[in-house]
Amino acid sequence: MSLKHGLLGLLSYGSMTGYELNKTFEDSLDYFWQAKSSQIYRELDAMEACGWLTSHIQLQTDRPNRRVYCITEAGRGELKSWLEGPFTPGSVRDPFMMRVFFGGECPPQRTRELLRAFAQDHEKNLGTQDETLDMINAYARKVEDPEKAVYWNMTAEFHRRYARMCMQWAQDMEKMLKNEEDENA
Amino acid sequence: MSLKHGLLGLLSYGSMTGYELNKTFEDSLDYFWQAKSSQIYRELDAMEACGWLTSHIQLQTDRPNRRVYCITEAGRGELKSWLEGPFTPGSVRDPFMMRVFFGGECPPQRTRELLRAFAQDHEKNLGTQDETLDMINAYARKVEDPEKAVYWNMTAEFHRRYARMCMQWAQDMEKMLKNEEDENA
DNA sequence: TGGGTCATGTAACCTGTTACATGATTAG
DNA sequence: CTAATCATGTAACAGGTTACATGACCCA
Repeated sequence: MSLKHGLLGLLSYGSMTGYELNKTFEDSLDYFWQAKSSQIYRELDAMEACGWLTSHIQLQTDRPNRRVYCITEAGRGELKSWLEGPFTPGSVRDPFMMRVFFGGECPPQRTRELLRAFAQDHEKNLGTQDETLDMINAYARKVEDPEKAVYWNMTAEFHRRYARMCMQWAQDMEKMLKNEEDENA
Repeated sequence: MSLKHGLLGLLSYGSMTGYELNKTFEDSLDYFWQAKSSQIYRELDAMEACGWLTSHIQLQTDRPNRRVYCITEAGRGELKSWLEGPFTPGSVRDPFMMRVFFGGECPPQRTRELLRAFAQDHEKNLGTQDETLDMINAYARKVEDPEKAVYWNMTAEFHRRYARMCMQWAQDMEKMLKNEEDENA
């Protein structure tokens, strides 16, 4: 149910359209939860049926009409009870690791290439760190309570450390594979 | 399609029943890909229909009959082309991070509790590291090519570093929140 | 005698992905 | 002129979760 709660969380900052929710999601939650707009619209429907949201159409002449979603008291209650619920452990789910696991089934060079691509991908992620911080500051100016940014920064810091760890691991594993190959040669 | 390829990979080590695949999965791939037995059986059906596997029933008297799955040449081909395909970046997907992100919506103490639970969970994961290595060695003795264990250890090393990083991050974030609270008091 | 392991699944449901459809405005 | 942005979705499919059903054997 995390997508629903993510949307509730964003709507707790202010009313938005599905389109805006999608964009805000991409700018923030996307780092640890991905959602397509098609699914967002479907979930919004379901949430409105639950009574967590209400929506009204805003007529526009120059642009398409907007359907603006607004969180209800029931929605805020649901968000709160989800936030205050017990900790449940998460897990990594990454097909890349599966490919490494079965590395013995293809030439070692191929795995080394894969590791390099993985390291580069995370290096790129590290490179966008400044933009992320700018984004957080920009959003912090928009909401009434700038203290929220503390928590946003915590997740950004996690993302940074994750990328660092991945890079380091991939580099170390590549070196190790290279040494193995050289010894066998 | 990762589950299918994970099963193909395990079957490339030797023929197995759905039950055995499920257990082997739990012992190995589960660290970065989770699967329920009900889904495994469904995927096996689909894979047999594709021609990647064949199966035959082994009659038993004292225990339930076993349906043993065996990878075909087409299955090996599919595994190989998946392994040699282009790198595709993965992503983190963890509802816990979403709860941290929305930490501003509940008392800071609650987030600190959550962080502590997260740290403890990963500390526990680190504690099972020795068992994991024993498991890898046990499996390495079973398969014909002990070189495969190199790759299994690489994924285990990733898991170890991930757990370390998570623990450290959670501890640092908790301290930071505590300092903030003390300053405001 | 009660719980764990062996062994196979089905059915219903929920969640996520891909592809498609429409159409105006605006900035480069 | 063309690509991006604004704005809303539907339909079909793929993948994952939860609950249920059955039944024997073995160990404490």
